[in-house]
Amino acid sequence: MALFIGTHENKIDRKGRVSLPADYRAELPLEDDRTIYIFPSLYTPSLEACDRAQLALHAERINALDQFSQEEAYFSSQILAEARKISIDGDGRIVLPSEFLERFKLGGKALFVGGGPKFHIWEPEAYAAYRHETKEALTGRTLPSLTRPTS
Amino acid sequence: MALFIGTHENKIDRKGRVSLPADYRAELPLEDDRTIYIFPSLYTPSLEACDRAQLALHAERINALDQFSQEEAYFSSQILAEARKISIDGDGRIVLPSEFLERFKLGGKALFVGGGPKFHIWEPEAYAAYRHETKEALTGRTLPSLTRPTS
DNA sequence: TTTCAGCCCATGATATTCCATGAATTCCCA
DNA sequence: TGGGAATTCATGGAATATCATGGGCTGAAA
Repeated sequence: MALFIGTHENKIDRKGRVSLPADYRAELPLEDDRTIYIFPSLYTPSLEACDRAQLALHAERINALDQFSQEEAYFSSQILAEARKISIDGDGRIVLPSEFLERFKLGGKALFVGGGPKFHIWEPEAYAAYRHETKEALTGRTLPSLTRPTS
Repeated sequence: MALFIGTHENKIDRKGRVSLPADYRAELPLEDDRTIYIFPSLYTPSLEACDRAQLALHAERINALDQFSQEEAYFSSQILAEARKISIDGDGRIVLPSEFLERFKLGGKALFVGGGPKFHIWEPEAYAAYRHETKEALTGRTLPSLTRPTS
């Protein structure tokens, strides 16, 4: 399984290209033939990205919900319908769809933020604020599920 | 599973390189291809390090939380986003990222402190103080035995 | 025509690899 | 068991490779 970690701030050039961090590229499965999938994150103002297997997992989970339910329709339209297949060029760069650039105010720089099997793409300042917020929320807390075996 | 024990104080050279103690290297699985993962400890002013399997376990547990929940996002941003993949060079050294050096006031020396499946990297004096503190706090207390889940 | 995606190449900065050295430890054999 | 030989280990500096980034060229789509 891919394991995206760490953060990388890369420049978006005037053609809209950004280098996908080398670490991340190295995590992508070879059989994906240099493609990733991107969709707007549901709970943060950022883009979420993952490989094909992970997106398939999302699709599976959505399908496991009651067919024709409100919930199923919601997740389907918010994730699957919004997702885009993005190809990686020979130099390891991707082009972010303009609709996403505008929506998340992405301009000069893009911040790649690792999150295990997925990663997020943030406008750098927006992430700085968010990071601070989460740090406050976590201070002094322990999370049982982090220390206790899950099985 | 890797079992890191004991302490080692090694020198950080001007390029930020430190020898990973030989016994720690010996504990690392071969298939990891000479890499470890480092992130700021949540509960002490030090760095935490582990092998890929251990980090993947963290990622898994974070992902076992409700998808897209606040909690999942918090831990993801404080652990996975802060983590760095560190490669071990042919001479058994790692390079500590400058952001970590500054954050933990690491300069001349780094103290490696074994902690079972993980180890910590401390500024030596900071650890001396911490060690004293924990000794006081633990006086008279006992360690409960592990309660194994009946599965 | 104009726009844009895909491809190639160039470049400087940074990170990684390679080689050398001395100290400490372990090994080995008389 | 003692002492020298061989090996491991941490450390330093130099050489090399990788990476992010910029630009140009070409053909296909609009």
